[in-house]
Amino acid sequence: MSENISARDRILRSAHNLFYRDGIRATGIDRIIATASVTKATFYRHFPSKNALIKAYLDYRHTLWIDKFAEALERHRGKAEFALDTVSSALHEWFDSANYRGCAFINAVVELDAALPEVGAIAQAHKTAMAQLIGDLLPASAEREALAGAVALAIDGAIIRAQMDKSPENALRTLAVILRALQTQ
Amino acid sequence: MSENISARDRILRSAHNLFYRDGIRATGIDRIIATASVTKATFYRHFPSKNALIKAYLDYRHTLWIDKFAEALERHRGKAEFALDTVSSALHEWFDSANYRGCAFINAVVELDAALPEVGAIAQAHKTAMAQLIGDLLPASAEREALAGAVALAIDGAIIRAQMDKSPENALRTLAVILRALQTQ
DNA sequence: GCCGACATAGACAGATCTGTCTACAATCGA
DNA sequence: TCGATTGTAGACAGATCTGTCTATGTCGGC
Repeated sequence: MSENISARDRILRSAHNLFYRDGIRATGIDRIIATASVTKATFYRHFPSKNALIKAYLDYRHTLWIDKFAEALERHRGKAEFALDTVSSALHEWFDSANYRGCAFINAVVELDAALPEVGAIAQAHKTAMAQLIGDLLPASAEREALAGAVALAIDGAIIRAQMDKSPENALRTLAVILRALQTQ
Repeated sequence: MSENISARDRILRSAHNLFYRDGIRATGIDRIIATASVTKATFYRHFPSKNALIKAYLDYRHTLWIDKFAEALERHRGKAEFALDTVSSALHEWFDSANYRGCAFINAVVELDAALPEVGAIAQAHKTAMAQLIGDLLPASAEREALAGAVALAIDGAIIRAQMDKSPENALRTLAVILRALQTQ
């Protein structure tokens, strides 16, 4: 079934799995090409360097994640008392997923920041897109943007907490406290 | 003046500076010993492995950070309308410091998680100590612990935001929104 | 039928990493 | 004074990393 996927896509998917699971610096090109069943020459035909692959990985991850998050928000929309409970439900699915290892963009900034500065801008764009999706849940008002930003910041805190705890309960419960306060103040 | 500092301390301080600034994986033993003006044999006399040095670095960083944060909280205490504004003031100092690169413990978890599992427990202990300091600012009540936990989670979000933005303003302004909401709900 | 694009297979260079080892010097408490 | 500790200086092993290279095979479109 996965036979007629192009070499480039196999490389990108392997890189995604390994970079996200084990970290970018911890993952060598050799492991990626072995996982993708591709040789080194083929790899370097499609990507001029590991850094180029890292950027392609982040682009790929961005659309993947935003699409999934938007879909989950849509699915839970309007079911709860508070609009922001939708956010908790969507995050719950993610935090509970088998290979959860935090936010790929936060992780990339932490790992590469100094060595590959472009990562910072990519991560900021990702977080802006996330905040945009949250803003869409909220009623139009003068404070909508500020509120969406606050929710986004709290989400980042919850992402980190779930990553450190290796269990999402505490992160989600604590996030809920913040979301309630933001919405009922 | 820094002449009669023991070799072990020079190693630890160099490791602290380099690990925090450039990242743990990005920093080799060779660079550390060069910075510490120490030879490899001396290094391995004091630390059996790089992993041992990493743990010593985190211990060192923990006391350093907690002491500084507690001192800053104490210094700003009672000056503001809301107790939690003290937190913002203390964080402001940190975020503004020249070499700010986020939280060493979050960064260590992101970088090493899979490779060095002990780091997770060390980071959790650090965050527990931080939440404890915040709880001390709050009036005793049934919700004190939950509130302190929520503040701590929001702080982690602000830490990440300040790290990604390379400027603390947005992170602090957004954190303030959350803290006000938590305190006036 | 042939050319160019894409693939395999794997050796190789050159850098860098952790950790070990030998040989020698300085210091200091018993 | 002697012996343990701590230090310097640097070669070395062995692994791993990114990236290049040669030589060969396959296959679709012109």
